[in-house]
Amino acid sequence: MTIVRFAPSPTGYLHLGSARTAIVNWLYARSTGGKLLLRIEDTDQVRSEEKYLEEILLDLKWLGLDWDDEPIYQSKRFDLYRQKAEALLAEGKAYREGEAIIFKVEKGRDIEIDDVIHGKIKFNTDEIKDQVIIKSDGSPAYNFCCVVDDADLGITQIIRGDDHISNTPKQILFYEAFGANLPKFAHMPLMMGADGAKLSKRHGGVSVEEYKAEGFFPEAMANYLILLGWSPGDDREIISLDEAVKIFALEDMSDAQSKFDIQKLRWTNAEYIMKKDPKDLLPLVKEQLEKVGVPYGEMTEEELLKLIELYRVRMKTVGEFAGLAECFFKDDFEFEEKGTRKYLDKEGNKDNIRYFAQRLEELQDWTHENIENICREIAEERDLKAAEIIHPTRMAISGKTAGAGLFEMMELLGKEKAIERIKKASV
RNA sequence: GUCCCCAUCGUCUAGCCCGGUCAGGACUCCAGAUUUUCAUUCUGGCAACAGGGGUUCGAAUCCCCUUGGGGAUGCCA
Repeated sequence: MTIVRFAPSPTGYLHLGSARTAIVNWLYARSTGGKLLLRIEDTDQVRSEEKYLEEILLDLKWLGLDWDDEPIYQSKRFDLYRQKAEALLAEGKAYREGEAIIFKVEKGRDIEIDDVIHGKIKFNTDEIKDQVIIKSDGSPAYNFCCVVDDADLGITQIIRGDDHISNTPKQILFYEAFGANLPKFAHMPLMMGADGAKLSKRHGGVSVEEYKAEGFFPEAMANYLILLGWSPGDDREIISLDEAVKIFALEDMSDAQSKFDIQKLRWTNAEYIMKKDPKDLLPLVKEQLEKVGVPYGEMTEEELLKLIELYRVRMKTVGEFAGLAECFFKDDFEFEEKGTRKYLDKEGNKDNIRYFAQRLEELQDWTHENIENICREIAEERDLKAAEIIHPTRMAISGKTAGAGLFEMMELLGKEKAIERIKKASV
C-alpha cells in the first residue's frame, strides 16, 4: 500500500504552495488507494503556534481534503529522535560537538535520486557538510527527524516542493545509516509570483485563508491549484478533486515551475459562482456583508436571493458583491463622477427621468414588466430611445453606470425608494 | 562562488518519452453579434517552440553549449 504524508509546519498560515503540495499528496493517496498521513512539524517551539495549526487544519478541510489516522506531532517524539541519534553515536556514525550531535558525511560518493517528476538527479557528497542532527538546545534538526519519521511511518512516496531537492541526498544518507528502505521521491516545481519571484503578499496573498476571506470558493481554489503543473490531458478547465482523482498520475506532473495568475483564479471562481444556486451563495454573501459592515437586516431572505440572482454573473468573488449591490443597502452611496457628468448633469435627461418618476407614481403593480412598459411609453411619447431614459435612471438609483438590468433593480429597490432617488437626482 | 532544477503565446498548458498534422485549448486583451448599461452567452482576432550548434531526408520533440529564471548552500522547516 502506498503511504504519503503532508507535513505542514505551524509557524504561519497555510501557504498557497503548501496547499498545492497537500492537494497533490491527497490526489496521489486517493488515486492509488493509499493513505495520506498528516505530520505536524512543530519542532521549532518558539515559532510554532496553536492558532496556526488550527487554521491549517481548517483550511485543508475547507479545500476538500481529508487524511487518515490522527496527525503525528513531532514535538511529542523528541525521545525517539534522541534515541536514534544516540544509536548513530554508538555506531560511530556521528559525533558530539558540545551539546550537539553531528552526523558524519562520507565524502567522495555519488548519490543518485530517481525522481518521479524530474528523473535522475545526481549529487556528490563532497558538496555536503557534516549534518547537525541534534541541536545544542536538544531539539532535533529538520532533515533528521523528517527521515526518522518517514522511515518509522513507512512512507512509500515523498511528494514535496522542489526546494527540498537538495535535502534529499542528505536524507538518503540517514536512511542508509538506519538501514531503512528508501521511499520514492517526487519533487514538484515551485509556484512563483506573477513576476517570477517568490510568491508574496504583493501578488495578492500567500495564504489560503486570505483567499477564503475574500470570497473565493474552495472548489475553485482546488481546481486552479490542480491545474498548475498538471493537466487532465484534454481541454478541461473546470475539474473537481473527485474527477481529478480518477485520472491523476504523479508522472504526468510538469517539471517546470509555474506562476500564480490571479486572473485565472478569479475566472475559475466566477465559473463556480455562476453554477451555484443563489441559496448556496446566501450564507457567504451574508458573511461578506457583515464583514464590511453593510446592514442587510431590512431585506427579506427572498429579496436577498433575488438580489444575488441579479449579481451572480457579475461577480468574480463573493467579496465583490457588497460593492456591486451597494445601492440596495444604503442611501448614501457615492455617485461615479464620469457617469454623473454624462447622464445626470444634462437638463434634458433630468427632465425625462423626472417625468418617468412622475408617471411611476401612478403605477400600482410594481413589477419590472410594468416599469419597463412605462419607460417605453415615455420613450415613444417623447421620441427618445429607451436607453436615453434608462441610463440616467440607473445613475440616479445606483450611482453607477454598470449594474444589473434596470427594471429588475427598480422592482427590487421598491417603488418608494426608486422614485425618491430619481426625484433627488433630477433636481 | 559552488551544487541542483527548469525553459512552447504576457500567464496556465496540450504536443516531447516513441522525431514527420497551418504548434491545439484556456485566462488576459482587442473586435463583432445579442443586451437598456455592465456582466453573461456566441463569433472572430492578436500572441509562443529563448539563442546557437549538432544528429537526421526531416527537430518544439534527441544531444551539447550559451543565455535567462528558480532553488539550495541554517544548530529554520
